Amino acid sequence: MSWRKETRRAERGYHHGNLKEALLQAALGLIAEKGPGGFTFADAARMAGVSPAAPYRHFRDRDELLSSIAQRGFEQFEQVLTKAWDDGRPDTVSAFERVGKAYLAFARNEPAYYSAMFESGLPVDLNPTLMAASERAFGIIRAAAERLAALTPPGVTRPPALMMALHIWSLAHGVASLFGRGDAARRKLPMAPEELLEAGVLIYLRGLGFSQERPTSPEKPTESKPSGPWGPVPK
Amino acid sequence: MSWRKETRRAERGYHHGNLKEALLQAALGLIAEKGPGGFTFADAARMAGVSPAAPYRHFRDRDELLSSIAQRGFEQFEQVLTKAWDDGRPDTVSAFERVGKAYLAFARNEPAYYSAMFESGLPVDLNPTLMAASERAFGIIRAAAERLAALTPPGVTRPPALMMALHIWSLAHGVASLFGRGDAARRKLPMAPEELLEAGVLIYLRGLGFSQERPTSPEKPTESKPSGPWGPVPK
DNA sequence: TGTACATCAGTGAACGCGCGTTCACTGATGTAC
DNA sequence: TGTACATCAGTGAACGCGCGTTCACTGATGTAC
Repeated sequence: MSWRKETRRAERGYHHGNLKEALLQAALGLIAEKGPGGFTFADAARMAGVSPAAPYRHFRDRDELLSSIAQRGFEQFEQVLTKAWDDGRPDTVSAFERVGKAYLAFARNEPAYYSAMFESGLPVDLNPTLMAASERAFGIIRAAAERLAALTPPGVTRPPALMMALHIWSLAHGVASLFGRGDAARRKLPMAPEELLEAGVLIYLRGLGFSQERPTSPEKPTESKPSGPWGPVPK
Repeated sequence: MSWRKETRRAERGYHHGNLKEALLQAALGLIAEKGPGGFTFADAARMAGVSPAAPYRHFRDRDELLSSIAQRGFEQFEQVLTKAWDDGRPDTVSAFERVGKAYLAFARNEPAYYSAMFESGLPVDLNPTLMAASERAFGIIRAAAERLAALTPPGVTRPPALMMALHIWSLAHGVASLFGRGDAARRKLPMAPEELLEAGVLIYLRGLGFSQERPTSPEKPTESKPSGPWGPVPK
């Protein structure tokens, strides 16, 4: 609740000054509270301390506001993933895992963005701008998968990078949806979602023939850990 | 659209005879069309050809109807998974994969149940009956994972079955949510969701140390396929 | 078998509510001269 | 620098709508005797 609360007319004067932004923030808060279906245009106006007609100066309708949020969400998502990937430093495998963690962190820290992006029922494929932003975000995962695929040890068939990317995305989305957020509907878990995802990704990569160790010097091969990628698990 | 359409008063007489069931079916249809948020009590009554007050004879309120649907969904889900698992016949690995396919098939064929169960925002953990049904369904996946874990080849650390079950569930849920249904928001995919999931599960199991072949006679070890678990992938 | 009565499962009218949206308006701000 | 005017970003009242829910009611069904 750090964003600007209802601002009173008296404190503010006739013009709001930054209403568009205030509406986006208000909607974000409402979506985080009640889900993408439970947010109303009128409510957003109310939270921004403005008459119910005012939002129409900035958004054609409720859907346009929702799309704006999803758009911005994809952009931030892309940034977060790009930063986590850090162009594969210090080594491809550990950078790849960092991307997975960043994925979950985003879903957890920005539930409103996340649900506007993936659970609002917005027809992403009918909105070219939104589609492009979504593709750019997925592009990071895909690029990471390409780099990983290129590292396939000799003698092992190289997996299609797109498939790898889709697997990782699906696993991350599944973990995030089922366990990753504070919502009422989420299930309890005997381990942190991050651990669950990390272990899953490690097992998956091993299944593709990648060694499990992250070399301190780039890509130096090492022995595989005898204990496996999962740590101690509370029963 | 095979379920009973609006039944007119004249054809039906004063008593409906099967209103509770008709309301559930109507709600199911509405949820499939517009998502769990977009279904209204009034609409369901209308589709059943009944006055808006009639549903109150059968459900305390809208939420109770929604819970009933989720409840029934979990029960059917459990049945479907149980049947697919078939107690691990003819061999554990292929039965396990069949469970994955059944998961996706359910999400695809029963989108209304699926979204009532996982995307409606119902507080599953606050409703003991619902929670129990949900646990029973997950129990099938978990039991299958137990059996699989028990098969770990000698020399390989045995993975925690619960973790395996959660991984598989997450992957299946992720694939189903992102690509598995006909909704507007779903993304296009260069391969069938079933193939995507199957390949993912196979890679995952290989990562745990399981051989990839399904023996025709139970559990007979074979050579691992040189081409890997993924087939030809359209680029 | 017939009748009286209780119970059940619907009706339909009404309510209060909040929503999305439109409208003529008005106060504040920016700009040309 | 001052003034006239255009434009912008709000107001607030009003609308029609569909929703959830309640209410006294009534037709149909089941049951005791």
